[in-house]
Amino acid sequence: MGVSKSEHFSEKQNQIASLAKALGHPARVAIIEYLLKVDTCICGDIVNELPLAQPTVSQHLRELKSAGLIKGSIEGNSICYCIDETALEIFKQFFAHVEVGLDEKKKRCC
Amino acid sequence: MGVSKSEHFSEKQNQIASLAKALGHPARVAIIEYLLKVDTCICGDIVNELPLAQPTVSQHLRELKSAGLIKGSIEGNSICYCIDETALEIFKQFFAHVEVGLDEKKKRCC
DNA sequence: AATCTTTATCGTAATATTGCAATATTAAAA
DNA sequence: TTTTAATATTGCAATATTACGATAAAGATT
Repeated sequence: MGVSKSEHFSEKQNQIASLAKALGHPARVAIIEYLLKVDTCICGDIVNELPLAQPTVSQHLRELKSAGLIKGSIEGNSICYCIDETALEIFKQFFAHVEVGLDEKKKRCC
Repeated sequence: MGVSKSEHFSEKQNQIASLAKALGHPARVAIIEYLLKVDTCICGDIVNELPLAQPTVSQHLRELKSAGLIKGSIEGNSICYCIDETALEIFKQFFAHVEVGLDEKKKRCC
């Protein structure tokens, strides 16, 4: 059906999935990496950095923003995009939790 | 067009995106978490754990496998699925790299 | 005010994803 | 060998995603 049955899963699972999905496109990974690279948060030239048309980039930015991975504030004429660390914290916690699970598992089987 | 222009991005970016995309569905997050929870790797009852029909689960398992997040080996009649740690390692490295970038950035601006 | 710059939105085409019923496959069990 | 159990594949409908041209919106510049 193309519609995921999110109501059947836990809030945490939906949260992780939503964050991962937002990161699940090379352009959006590139945006995150660019935001890390640039010196300041006033980053008005993301479009020029990517091999995609401006509306497409705008769409990717919106997705990253609505997932909570970045935040943008209006800075006069242009927009200041920044990485939102809370989302990264959630990701980090998930992987830490996975790590613990794996370690415990190693004691028992494979 | 619905087709992502992966050829315009770096191999690393595509790799991260592909892994993230595979994790970008609550059912697949649930599968990973279940694989962590169960005692052994002989896990023939993933279907019963999820609120989805068997073909759908099979499809999600295939996606996780083709992305490299899990691996499955035939164990007689059923299949032994396990988390593939190499993929998690790649993820971990990416987030470590993001972390470093954020720290360096904090010294300069926001 | 007219224009430029930057970003967002709309509309639309191409393609991908999600989900499941039906069916196939394959190995174990009877 | 027939049956059962576990998993995969096929086919298809509904929906989502990706991409971009055209256009809008809003602040800056002239």
